[in-house]
Amino acid sequence: MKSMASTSDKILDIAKSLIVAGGYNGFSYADIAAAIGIRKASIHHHFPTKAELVSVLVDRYIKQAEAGLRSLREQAASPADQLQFYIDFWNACIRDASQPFCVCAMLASEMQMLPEEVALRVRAHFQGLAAWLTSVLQAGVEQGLFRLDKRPEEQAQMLMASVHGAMLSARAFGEPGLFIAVVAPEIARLRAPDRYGTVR
Amino acid sequence: MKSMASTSDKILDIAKSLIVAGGYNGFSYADIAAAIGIRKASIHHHFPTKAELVSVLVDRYIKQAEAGLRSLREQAASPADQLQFYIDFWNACIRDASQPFCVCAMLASEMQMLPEEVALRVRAHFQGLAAWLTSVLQAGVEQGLFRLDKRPEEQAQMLMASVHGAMLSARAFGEPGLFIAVVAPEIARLRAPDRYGTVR
DNA sequence: TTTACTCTACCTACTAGTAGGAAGGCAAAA
DNA sequence: TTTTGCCTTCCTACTAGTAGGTAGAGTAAA
Repeated sequence: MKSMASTSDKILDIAKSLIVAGGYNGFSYADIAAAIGIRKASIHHHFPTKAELVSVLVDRYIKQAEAGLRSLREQAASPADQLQFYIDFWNACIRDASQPFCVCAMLASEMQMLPEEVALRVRAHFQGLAAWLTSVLQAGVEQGLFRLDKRPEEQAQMLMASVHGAMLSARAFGEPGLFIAVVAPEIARLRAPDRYGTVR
Repeated sequence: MKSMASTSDKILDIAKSLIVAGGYNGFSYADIAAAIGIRKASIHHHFPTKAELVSVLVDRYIKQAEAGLRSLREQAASPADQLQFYIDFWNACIRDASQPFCVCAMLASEMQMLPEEVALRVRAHFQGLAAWLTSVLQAGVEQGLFRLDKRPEEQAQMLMASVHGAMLSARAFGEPGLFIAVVAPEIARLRAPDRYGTVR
């Protein structure tokens, strides 16, 4: 009982890794077909058009991300730990090359020429991620864990930019370690010193 | 006496804007030909292959960037002003949509599937930019203008990631103002308070 | 007369997408 | 129980159009 994954899931999995590698125009139905050993036409049966395939793909990605972030929050970890788990997750993805870039970040760079239905979903993911980061920062401030220079929404945007920029640098330099080297100090800076002046 | 630009310059100009919009796989010789009113084959006369075209394009981009950054330094502006001019430049490019993204940042996201000759040049630009930022930060520290949490090289990497991430966010949200909203506080944070505790 | 440039015309390989059929599972009707 | 028909899935074979790239001829200036 090995691969229980349905064909359409396999298609989405391969498409995801191809998009992460080369973006929307960086893959074709033929690539996917070859990778999972079926014919092009079979893919069109599951996903009539490329725009629809990628739309479903992004929808799934958003759902997975939302579920992951929600479970992070529900595990009652402190806001500081939530942030740490978040960047540890990406650090692991980049280090083992399992997913060395965010699908939506990749697609966002091509925003201008994306089918509208895809562009809308990519933007939605950015909004969702910004909202999650904002709420985590806000909670951290209320618990006295963080001290922010700016309002939580702005600080969240700054943090998100750091994360995406760090992914890009890691890729551009071919140094996976750059991701954490850039992001970790950015997060450390948010931590408020406690009353004894020590660092948690 | 209007367009003195040579055909090959026109080709590179159009190709640049097409790459900024959609990346390496987001444009074709046909697109360029249509845009400047010549035939595809004429482009092949100037640039035999696509990889060569983009290589020359990136070489030119790097030269322009180097010249710009060098002149910034030679205008004897303070390190703080140099940084400010740098982000003001990008802010203007993004706001007037004349160049809403860095060519090399765009290509870096597709690093994994770029022709090697192009990938090498993109990486070189990242190294050059990191080196320039490092030297500016270093000079700022020596002049007592900046106070850094980390070593200049690391701080430069963090700053570069912020800039690229901010470009991506501005594009993803369709809000050009996001760029400066993210980058400005990041730079303000570097400034050291002077002996009177005021902000320069 | 060479050189630089652009053209028409063409090539092969690949693009997303379509048409129509074969194979098998499933369920209701005979 | 068998038959009928539907549904899903995948297939072969195809379309029109686009990709990067080539061959060779025309043209104009040095």
